[in-house]
Amino acid sequence: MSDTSGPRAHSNAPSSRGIATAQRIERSAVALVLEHGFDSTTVDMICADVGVSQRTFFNHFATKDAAVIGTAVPRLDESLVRAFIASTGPDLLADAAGLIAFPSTDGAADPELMRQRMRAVTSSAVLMQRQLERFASIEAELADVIEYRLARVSSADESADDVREQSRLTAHLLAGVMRYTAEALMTESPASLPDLLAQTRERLIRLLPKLGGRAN
Amino acid sequence: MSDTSGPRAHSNAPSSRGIATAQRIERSAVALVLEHGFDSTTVDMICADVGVSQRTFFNHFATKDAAVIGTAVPRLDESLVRAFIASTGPDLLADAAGLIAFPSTDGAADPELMRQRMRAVTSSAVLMQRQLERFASIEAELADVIEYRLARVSSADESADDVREQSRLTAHLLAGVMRYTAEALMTESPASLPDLLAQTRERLIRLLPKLGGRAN
DNA sequence: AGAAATACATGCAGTGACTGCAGACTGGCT
DNA sequence: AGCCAGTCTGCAGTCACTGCATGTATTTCT
Repeated sequence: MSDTSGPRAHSNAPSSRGIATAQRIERSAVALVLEHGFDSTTVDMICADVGVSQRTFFNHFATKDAAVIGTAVPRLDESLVRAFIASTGPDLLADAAGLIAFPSTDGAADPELMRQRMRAVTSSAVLMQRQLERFASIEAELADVIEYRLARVSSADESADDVREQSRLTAHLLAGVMRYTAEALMTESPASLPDLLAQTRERLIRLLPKLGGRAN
Repeated sequence: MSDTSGPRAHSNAPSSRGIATAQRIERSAVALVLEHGFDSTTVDMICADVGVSQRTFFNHFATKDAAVIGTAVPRLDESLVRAFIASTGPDLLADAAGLIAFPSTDGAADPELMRQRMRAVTSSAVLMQRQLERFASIEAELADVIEYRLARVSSADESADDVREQSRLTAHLLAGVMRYTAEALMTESPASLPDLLAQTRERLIRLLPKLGGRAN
C-alpha cells in the first residue's frame, strides 16, 4: 500500500508480471480480513494494498467475499462418489457425509493460502454463511448420487418420483450435517477438519437409529 | 407520493393518525415487492409510496427485507412443544418436523397481510433465504426441546454431552427438512403449506429407516 | 515490421442500501 | 406555559457494486 496516489502506480510495473492480479488480490484480501475482520475490511483497503483500482477488483471478483473465499466452484470428488455408490453399508447418511470432505475447491492452489483462507472464512460468520451457500450448488448433484444408493434399498411400491424426492430430502439433511460441522468448526476450532468430520459421522451413526425406523 | 419535496409533506397529514407508520410501510413494501420483485423494489420507491423519508424507513426497519418479512421473532409454539415432549412415538425426527408449523411470527396480525407476505416471500429466493436465516434463531431452542426426547431413548453409556450434541445435530437436520420444504414451497406453490408439511413428514418416515439404523 | 485484435486496467459517474447527526414538530404532563 | 419524549426529517457520508468510454500492453495476423 503506502502511497496509492499519483499516476505512478498505473504501471502495475514489476510485480504484475509474475503473479496474476487476481491472485495478488486474493492474498491481500485474506490477509486483511484475518487482520481486521471481514466487515472492517473495505474493498478500497484491499485495492490500495494491492495497488489496483476498485474497478479492476470487480473485474476479477463479483463480490467482496469472492475475493476471500475464492472463485473455484465446489465439486464432488469423483473417487469418493464411486466408493459411495459401490458401497452397501447400512449407514447411508453417514456414508454420504463422507462425500463432503469438504469438496475440493482449488485443488492445486497454494496450500498456505488455502490454510489462511480457511482461517479467514471460519473467523467470520458472514463468510462461513456464504461458503455454505456455495455448497448448495452441489446439492442437486449430491441428490443424484444419493439416488443410486437409495433406489437399491427402496421397496417396489415406491415410485421413482418418491425415491427422487427422498434423495433430495436426504441431500438437504446432509446440508444440515454440513452446517452442524461448520458451526463446530467455528467454535471448537482446535480440532482439525478431518477429525471433526469423523466425529460428526460417529455421532450421526449413533443418532440415526433413535430418529426413526424401528429403534426406540 | 407525488411531491416529496418542500416542507409541505412533513404533515404526514391525515393518514398517519389511524395506522402506524411501520404498518403502512410494511403493507406498501409487500405490495410493491409482489408487483416488481424484491430486487427491483427500492427503498425509495416504498418511501415515496408511503410518503415518508428514507430515514424514517430505517428508523422502523433495520433492513429492506425486514419491511417485507416483518419484524416479529419466530417462536416455537408452546402447545406443540408440550405434545412433542410428552409423545413417545418412534419417529422422533418426523415428530419434530411437526414443531415447525411454521413458527408463528405475528400471531394476531392481519391475516390478509400475512397471506400477501407469504406470497411475497416465496416469490423471491433472496427473501426465502432471509426468512430461513431467521428461523436459525430458534434452532438452539429446538435443540433443547429435542434433548428431552433424545435423552429418553439414549443408552446409559452415552454422556450428557453426547446427547446434547446429538440434539444440536438433530436440530440441524430439521433445518434441512425446513429448507427442503421451503424449496418445495417456492416451486410447487399450488400445495398449501400444511399439506406440504404433511407430505414431507410422510416422506421422512419412509426415508429414515433407509438412512441408518438396522434397516437395509 | 506494422496493423489489428485481445486482454487487462483505469477513471468516472451513478445507484442503492444503510448510518450518524442535528434539528423540528407532535402530543401529553406538570 | 414550559418541558419531555417520541416521531419524522434532511443532509452528508460510507460502502458495495455497475456501466461506459478510454487507454495501454501483449498477441496474433498479414
